[in-house]
Amino acid sequence: MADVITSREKDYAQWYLDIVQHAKLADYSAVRGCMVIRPNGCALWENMQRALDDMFRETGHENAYFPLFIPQSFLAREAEHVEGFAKECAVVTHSRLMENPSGDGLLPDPDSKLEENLIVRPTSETIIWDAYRNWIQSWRDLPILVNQWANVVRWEMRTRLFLRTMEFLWQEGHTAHETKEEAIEETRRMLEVYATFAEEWMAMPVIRGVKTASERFAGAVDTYCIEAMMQDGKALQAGTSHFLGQNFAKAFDCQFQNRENRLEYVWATSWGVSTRLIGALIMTHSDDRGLILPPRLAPTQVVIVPIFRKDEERTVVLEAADRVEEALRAAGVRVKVDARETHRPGWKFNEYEVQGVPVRLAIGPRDVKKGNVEMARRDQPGKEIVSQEGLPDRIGAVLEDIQQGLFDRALAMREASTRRVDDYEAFKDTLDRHGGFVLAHWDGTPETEARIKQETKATIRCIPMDEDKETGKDMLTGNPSERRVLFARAY
RNA sequence: CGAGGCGUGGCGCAGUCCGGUAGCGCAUCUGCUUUGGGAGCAGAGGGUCGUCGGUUCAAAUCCGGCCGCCUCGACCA
Repeated sequence: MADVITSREKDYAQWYLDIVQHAKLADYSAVRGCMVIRPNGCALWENMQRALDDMFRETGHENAYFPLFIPQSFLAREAEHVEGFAKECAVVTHSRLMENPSGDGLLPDPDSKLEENLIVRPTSETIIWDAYRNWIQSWRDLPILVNQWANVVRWEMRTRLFLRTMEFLWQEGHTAHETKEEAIEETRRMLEVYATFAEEWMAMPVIRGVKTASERFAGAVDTYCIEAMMQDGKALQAGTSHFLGQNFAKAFDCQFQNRENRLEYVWATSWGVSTRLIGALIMTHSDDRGLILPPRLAPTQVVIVPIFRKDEERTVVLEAADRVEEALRAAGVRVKVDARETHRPGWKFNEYEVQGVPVRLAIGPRDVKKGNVEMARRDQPGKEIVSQEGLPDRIGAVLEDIQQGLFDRALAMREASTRRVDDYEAFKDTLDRHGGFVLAHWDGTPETEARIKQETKATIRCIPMDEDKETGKDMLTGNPSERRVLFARAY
């Protein structure tokens, strides 16, 4: 037994980090807070990207690309936006290095000081709206439905692999609309795209909701979000979609002539998900043995491990393995044969379990003789002997079953950890004893929200959209409330 | 930024209290035997102990400065 993954029970945070490293998803780098995304992690992200990108196209969006650098002055244009992001910007001040006259190393050349500092984008609203001003004259130029895949930098004080890194990969959609209603509709549409992706691809159930004012994106009128529950009962914001009103259009003087022949500011949305989703995926499904990936996103869905000793066995076993691989590939399964002779079967079994491959097939001389394979599912203990006959159909069904099973398990876990509480003492007790989600009444004021946060570390994750209205009394102040909101301690 | 911890072959660690010139496990390399759950045996290579300075005949070990990283917290996706 070589590397051991810390159990969730013993230390959940360490377990998470162990999974990331043992599954070879990412590594620390020479730069504090920045990670190396390794091939396994990259392949996973690429599968997420592909699925999302297809969904964006289906909803009428196009990809574009805007600069990494933003003139410092741009950030200052939208007051709330500055306040939200100014504290975490990487600033470029010089364009050249020179040898340090005092001897060792390099220094920024003072002569190369920039006229205006550039910041590395923490998000791209400003640079994009500066461009949109030139694209939009008339209502006929609208809507603009653009997405970009990019990296962004936020100088975080504290980082965690995938969940919060100083540089991260994401997509950011930026749309421009003629009317408020259309922009709100777009905001909600994209939230639904995210929710669909989370649930159908990641097998991760989410709560759709609206953020309170204090949790809103800097510069937004409304922030919609999807919130997921991790296995430790903490909430993770998995995606956000913002209705920006006319805030950025006003800041960047982006007006159009409307159908009534009057000048009007453009209505905007922006929405994004990031590599944080990989962290969400890990903390939703994986177990103490390693990563568990939902089949729809797994870079490798089925791995075939051939088993043999003698040369003549190798020939027939590899031949059978290749044949099975071929049949599965023809059926659209992402499959590979691991025929390396540098590692033994037992080693490979463990390796693929740690890396979360959904299905493992083993083929040895016994199986060849009987026309069988040995099948093991990552989501369940044990293994099963199945016939090579009709295997592609069987595997297809198993992959779907795993996908559904992971979702069902996560949903059941979330429901078991979601409680309705009406009394503040019970609220605190519930959080301390169980964690999880708590649906409770809130009087709608930032003061109450802040006090609860300070006293319990729980925040209002969102005002759920699916939750029925139900009048009640704020558990802290006793003031009237129209509906329950979702509280949790969060990542 | 606050608290805690850590820096010793590629990785994980012991050695530090009681200074005497570096050790263990995994990994790597070679050979033989193995291969249906992380192989066994034999042999081999690889580090001057984060960094700078001090004390000493002698420093991984004692003293001081600096740097870096991790975890937890405040802030955030």
